[in-house]
Amino acid sequence: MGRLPCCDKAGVKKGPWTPEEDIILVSYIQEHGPGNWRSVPTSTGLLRCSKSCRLRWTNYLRPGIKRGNFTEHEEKMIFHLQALLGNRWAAIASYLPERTDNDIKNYWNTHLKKKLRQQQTGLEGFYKVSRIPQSITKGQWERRLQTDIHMAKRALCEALSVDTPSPLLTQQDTKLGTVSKDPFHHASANTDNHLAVRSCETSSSTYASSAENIARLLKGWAKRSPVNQSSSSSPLSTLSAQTKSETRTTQENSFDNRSSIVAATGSSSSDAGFDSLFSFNSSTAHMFPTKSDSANGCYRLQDESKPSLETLNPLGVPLSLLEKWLLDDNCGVSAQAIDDHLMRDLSLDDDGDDHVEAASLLLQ
DNA sequence: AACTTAGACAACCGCGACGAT
DNA sequence: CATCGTCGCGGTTGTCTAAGT
Repeated sequence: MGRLPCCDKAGVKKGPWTPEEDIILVSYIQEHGPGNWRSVPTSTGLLRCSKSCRLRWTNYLRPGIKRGNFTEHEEKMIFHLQALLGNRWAAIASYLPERTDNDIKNYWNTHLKKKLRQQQTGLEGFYKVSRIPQSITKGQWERRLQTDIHMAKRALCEALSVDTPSPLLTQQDTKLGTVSKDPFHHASANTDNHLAVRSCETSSSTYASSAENIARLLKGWAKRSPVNQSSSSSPLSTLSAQTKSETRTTQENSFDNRSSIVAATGSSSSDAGFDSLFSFNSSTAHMFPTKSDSANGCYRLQDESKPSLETLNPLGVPLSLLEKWLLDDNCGVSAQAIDDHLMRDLSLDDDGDDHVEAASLLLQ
């Protein structure tokens, strides 16, 4: 007997999300926090399954998401982390807090994989030598792995040094450095508020619905927004307000694009409710109730989908340490400690040789 | 101008992990 | 310990847009 679908197939909407749906979802999550996705469709009236809601939030609407072209720094991080971790996109994304695993996965599949393949075609001779034979014993494999890790690490340091740019990154840097042909990406490169931009820029597309609809929804939302009341009933809103002055700079970068949607919809930018709707930022975004805390109204500074940067990542190495290791030209950062973590992690990985193989690519 | 193709990205699907009971 | 429900992840597909013919 198969598992029951997460939602009824009939009556569930699929395909691109509309701005109205986005707004409904965002306002609901602002009020209740992310989680308990099962109840989201029923509570909001959205004709979407819970998975779709969660995906939309984590990949698109969640505050702090950086969109637009990947920087060279990010590209290098992805290259090297993929070499070390394999296709564990969520793990890789934990090192790039502003990018979603979906984004990274897509970027890898459309850009970086191509680059890697180009490099591989020129490295067949190298592979004939470096490929680990099937008959190799486990002890030999582990020693080989350890050696490869050391070599890869050295290669990473060399590749990441400012003076010696990674050969993997040089060939198409020009292309990647150019602005996307998609006009959406021009605008979204400096904004976290995809919704607002998209609403404005795709006015002629089927994605964006009428400005009147959005304005109506926004006004309706603003009226029932708890922020409009003298004291907010939403702990999140309270926290958001408390941190507002401290995080104004970030907010300006992240959510002042709401003016775009306001301009498009004709809604007043002074709406407190509207302001609250977009009062998320990279700092307040972390303030959501956990499953256990929400009942008590307690919120902690921990993003629901992104672990704290200083908590242990999938390699078991603090991000700051690993990033320093990855990016420090001097390669002098606790190499042995990281080695231990890496060995522990990679030795448990079935396809570790593939990762090391990819990492070995960096040697050239 | 119409059609085709390729690239980019959003969204879906299936499966496994994990916690609750 | 077994079962069930929910969530998260990774692979894949679908859709949209721009470029090319």
